[in-house]
Amino acid sequence: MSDHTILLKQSNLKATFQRINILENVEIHGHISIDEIYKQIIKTHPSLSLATVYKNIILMVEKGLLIEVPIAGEKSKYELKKENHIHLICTKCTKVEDKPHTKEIDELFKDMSQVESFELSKQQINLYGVCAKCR
Amino acid sequence: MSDHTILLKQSNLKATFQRINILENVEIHGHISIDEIYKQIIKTHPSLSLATVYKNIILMVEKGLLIEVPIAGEKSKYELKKENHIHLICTKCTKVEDKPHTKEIDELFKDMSQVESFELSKQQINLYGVCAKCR
DNA sequence: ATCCTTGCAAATGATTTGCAAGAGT
DNA sequence: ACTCTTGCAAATCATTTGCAAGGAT
Repeated sequence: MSDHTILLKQSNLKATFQRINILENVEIHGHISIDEIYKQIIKTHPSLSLATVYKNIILMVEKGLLIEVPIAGEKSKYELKKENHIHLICTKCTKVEDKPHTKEIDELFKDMSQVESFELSKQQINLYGVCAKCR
Repeated sequence: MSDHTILLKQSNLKATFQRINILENVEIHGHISIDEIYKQIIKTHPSLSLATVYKNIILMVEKGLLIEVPIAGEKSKYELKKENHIHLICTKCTKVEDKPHTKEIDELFKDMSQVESFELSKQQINLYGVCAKCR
């Protein structure tokens, strides 16, 4: 039983090939938009419906399997839930790269939230610029 | 001549009342979505068209007067261009509050970009949670 | 066998466009 | 006067919904 199948079962979602394919694509690409996922999957499963992708992304975000990464000037991308990290977003090729989130940054944000009596639940750090390849 | 009029002229945009109203609303609210801007302005200028708001937001973002703040699970909001800062986003009431961006954070991100040969142009830090009022 | 999930097509909602009339400089 | 901007309506694009048929457990 694959990792993705287990993830789905743990969230009370049946392990359909549509769902497994969505998770696989997110894993492979790291960060991917809904219509990119659709375009990828129909290569091998042409009967897939775009509506199915939408419905499942919404479900998986609700269940916490996926995280929405909203990006200025683009459509949101989705990633697997994972440790806090920083997004380097290239404004030329639109690729997103992850960088580890240092302990200091984590502490800073937690302290800042504490001071504001803000009940912190999620951190999203986006750095926009031009990546090494595109320069 | 108002601040907003000057800002517009500096960007080679004619100072129409529609544009001045958009900038005023963004300033007053701090962070506001396109349809909220529209709803605000038609209270006093019912003839305003939503398409005009869209066209102008796009123009003002291109000119750098406004910054798009994309938010997970919501429509983007817009803010006036200003110093780097952190967004505390309340997932209950959807209000966005600004916190100053410390020198350390700035340095950390600049250093990280340097290491990656990433040409950093914009930083966006969103902390999601529940604000003091909503708790 | 049961209940959940899918694909389709239609409905809704958001954003963009073209163009004649109107406003800013 | 000249050019840019507006409002409108239509067009396009994105997302959601309802429902009968199919698939997972």
